[in-house]
Amino acid sequence: MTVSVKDVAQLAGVSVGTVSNVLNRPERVAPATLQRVNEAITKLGFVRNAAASQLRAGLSRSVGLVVLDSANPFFTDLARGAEDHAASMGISVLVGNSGEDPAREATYLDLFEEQRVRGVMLSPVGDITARLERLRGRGIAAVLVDRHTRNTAFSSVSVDDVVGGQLAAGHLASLGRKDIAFVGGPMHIRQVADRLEGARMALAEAGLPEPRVIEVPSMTLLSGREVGRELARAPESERPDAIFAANDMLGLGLMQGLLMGSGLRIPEDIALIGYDDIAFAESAMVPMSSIRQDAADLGSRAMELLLEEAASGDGYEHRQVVTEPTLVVRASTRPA
Amino acid sequence: MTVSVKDVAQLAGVSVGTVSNVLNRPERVAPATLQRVNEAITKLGFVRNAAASQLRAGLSRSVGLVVLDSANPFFTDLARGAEDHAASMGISVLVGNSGEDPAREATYLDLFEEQRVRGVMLSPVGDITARLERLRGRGIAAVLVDRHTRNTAFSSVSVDDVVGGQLAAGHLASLGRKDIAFVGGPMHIRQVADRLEGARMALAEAGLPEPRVIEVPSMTLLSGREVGRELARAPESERPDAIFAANDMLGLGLMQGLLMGSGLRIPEDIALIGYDDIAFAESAMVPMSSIRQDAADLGSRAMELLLEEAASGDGYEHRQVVTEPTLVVRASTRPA
DNA sequence: CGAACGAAGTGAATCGTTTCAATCCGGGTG
DNA sequence: CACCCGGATTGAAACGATTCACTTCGTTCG
Repeated sequence: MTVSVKDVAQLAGVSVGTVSNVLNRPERVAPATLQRVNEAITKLGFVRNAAASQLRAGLSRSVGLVVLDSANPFFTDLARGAEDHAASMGISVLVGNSGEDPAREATYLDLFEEQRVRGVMLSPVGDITARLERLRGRGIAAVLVDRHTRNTAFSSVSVDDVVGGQLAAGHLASLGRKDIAFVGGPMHIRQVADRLEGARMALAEAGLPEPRVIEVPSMTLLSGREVGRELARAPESERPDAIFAANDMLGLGLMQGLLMGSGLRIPEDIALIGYDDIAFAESAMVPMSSIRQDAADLGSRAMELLLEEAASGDGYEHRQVVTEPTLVVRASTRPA
Repeated sequence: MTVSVKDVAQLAGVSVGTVSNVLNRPERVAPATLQRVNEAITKLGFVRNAAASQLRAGLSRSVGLVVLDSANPFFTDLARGAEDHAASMGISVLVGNSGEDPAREATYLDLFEEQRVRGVMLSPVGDITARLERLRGRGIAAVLVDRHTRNTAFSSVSVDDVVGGQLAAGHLASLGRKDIAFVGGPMHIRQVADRLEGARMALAEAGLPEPRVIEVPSMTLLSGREVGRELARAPESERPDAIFAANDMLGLGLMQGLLMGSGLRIPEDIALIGYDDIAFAESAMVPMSSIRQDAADLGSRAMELLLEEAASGDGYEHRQVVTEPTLVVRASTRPA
């Protein structure tokens, strides 16, 4: 029923060892033989059995990836970057979605362990240091994503949110705006706090006063719209002349609230910049400036670290890569 | 280095066959033995080697899924539905993203074939009937997604766009609107044509005239905004009193164009309904009604068909499942 | 001319699990 | 007391590719 190397060998009149060589190290096979074997392969429709191959080889040609939320474009881009890099090395990626649920995360790690993947890449939900140590004991490398770890026991990649905050606030300052508001929250989220800290640093450097901070319970369109409406109603003297929204959803909501039914103009009356650079930022009523985190690049670099660690032996020196986000200027902060 | 069933057997003082039974049919093992083996397993940290297991079993415990665009929420939801259903059967899903590229699609199918997956589920890019026939010859089932096939050689699941069009237009008619416009395009896209056809049917049934059709080159925010602006500028007598947008992006653009700088109100002056029910529809300036395709359900049912076909033998009778979308009413079509 | 060499190819052993025919054993039956 | 039954367990074969020590054979070189 199924076609194996043995059948191919028989038809081509060579040994199974030679067929294996054709499959894995064709350069060591004489051209004539190579052709004969390849013909037999296509004629029989032979397809290598990955299970048998992996069993003997001891390791698979795949790595695992667990993301927090597969509906979030950030993670789909990240996965794409990781897959592309892996594919270029002939490695395939098994993607699992934890949905922020530690149980599902654990299930996927179990699966990956059974598969004897080369390594796992994940944005952890709970504290899984112990679990990862165990994997490492099995020779499975692990790289953390998007969570800054002071823990140097693991390699990690993340984006520097302080720099992102500096870029955003610095840009507003460079437009000559003096009264800058930061909208975001809740403050205990590290990313939000870091972005605010970056903003503070940039303003201090520009000799401007502290930003006013408008804290919101969640960073959604709705929260933003509410804050936007309030600001639009406030007398001009009390309105900031620029706003830094801690993410794009919030920023888009702010834009709606500011523009709806008021005569305000963006950026003439108020400049506005968001964070994340989601697809909708570009197609907003006024195309919105933002801070872009190159998720695909992040994924690609994480995969690079992972494969590097997997390829090297025990004494691998773990690395923490922190990438810098970039400023994307659009109409919402472009001087007329 | 690695722990195998043999080690477990030794520590527990049983044979390897018994360990295998503990792993796969625990009910056939005496309770005392069961416990002893399980203790040995945890003590040694044994994890089954999937490659060896699959090799012997002949088939893997996974299925493949190739989606057209992993950035599209429709497909991430679809994948989630498929994964959930598969997980409940102890099957894992390998997800590949073709990005509408036939070459990448082929690469993933190769990979799945090597993995000896139980089946593949895919929204095909090119014509891959031949390829799928070959897979079937290998005992790998295939189910098509989201492309209506008259081809009864394969099972498929899809959403009935004609019904969706009827729902949308029928809803507008039920509000008492008389002059209804359909905005969408290009018309050669089957989904668009079907939605329009459904709309025509619903209006005819309600005794209303044909919808006016405004064709757009692409269904983007921008196209919508442009059309919306034109409509807002037109004299009231020439404006439709309701619009059916062939997808939500277009609908959101229309909303922006209609509201910006005009005194128009939605739904009082113009009712508006979209299609797809993307997340942004709910948080638009005026929450927008839409037609929801339950992608997760679609994925789940496709997986059901797939596993069913994979489990049954050759003479499987293929089924074409067409699901019906549902109407989601929000403020943009809600009578004040 | 014979030894040494290297390229090409061979084939048995191996990876870890599952399967299945065979064995074991305690207890019920005639 | 011999026999049988069936649940529990055993252990060797099998899955298919890869590896590696070994053979073959045509060349080259002293």
